[in-house]
Amino acid sequence: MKKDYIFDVIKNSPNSLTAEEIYNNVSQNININLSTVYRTLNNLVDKDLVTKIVRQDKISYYELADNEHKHYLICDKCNQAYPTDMCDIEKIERKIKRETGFNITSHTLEFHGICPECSKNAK
Amino acid sequence: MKKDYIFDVIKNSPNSLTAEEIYNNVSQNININLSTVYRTLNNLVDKDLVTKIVRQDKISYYELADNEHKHYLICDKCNQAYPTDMCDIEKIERKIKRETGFNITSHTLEFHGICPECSKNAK
DNA sequence: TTAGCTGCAAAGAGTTTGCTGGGAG
DNA sequence: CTCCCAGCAAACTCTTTGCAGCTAA
Repeated sequence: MKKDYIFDVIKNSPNSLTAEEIYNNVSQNININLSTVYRTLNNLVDKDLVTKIVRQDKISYYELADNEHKHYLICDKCNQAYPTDMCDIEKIERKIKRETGFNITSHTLEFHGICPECSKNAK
Repeated sequence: MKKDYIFDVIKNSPNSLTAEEIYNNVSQNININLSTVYRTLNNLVDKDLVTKIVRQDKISYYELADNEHKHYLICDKCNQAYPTDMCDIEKIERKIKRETGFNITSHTLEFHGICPECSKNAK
């Protein structure tokens, strides 16, 4: 089943990937159509096996839905995304829940800036 | 100039608005084209008068670029966005800067869940 | 056989762009 | 007279959908 190929690519990637990146990657091994990739991806997201995140560039990024909560530092120059696990937002979530009654189920956090590499090159 | 109408709508809105909402709003007073709205919006963003945020629904939301840093609680049922100012992320930013050298210039944070209203109705 | 996968092409949504005419200074 | 602004239609990108054929249990 082609789903396995797609899931494998996601599983083996340290970063979140776009549908196109996944498509390119899977295409190296088998014939596949972009629609199939999207359809499968939505399927995996529905089953909570994969998480989809829409970034400021309006593109969907997919990553393994493990419980390790990650966020990304995105360089506005080279567009590389560096994962970080420094996320104390659970605290903020609890506070919001307590003070507003809003029942939070998820959050997305995205940092933008310039990575060390790029700021070095700029000099 | 039509730019003023658009800027006024944004200025007078407590929430962030989509291009379409702005278009509808401005249309009540003058004739205007959607492209003009988009063009003007991009213009205002370039001049740092307006901030553009892409949410998980892949739609761009525009708001006044004041320094009051706001984030939104977005209800997955009614899709209403409630602003919150409980954002201690500056702390996290400093920590990241210190530990990784990544020079953060901005961030976006989006909470998803069910608002009190909707959880009440669900019962 | 039945149900679920696929490919292909077309549609869709939000946004941008090229070209042109029009208005302000 | 210039130049920027605005309207219109077409283009663009990413993603979804309808349909038909295929595959596997």
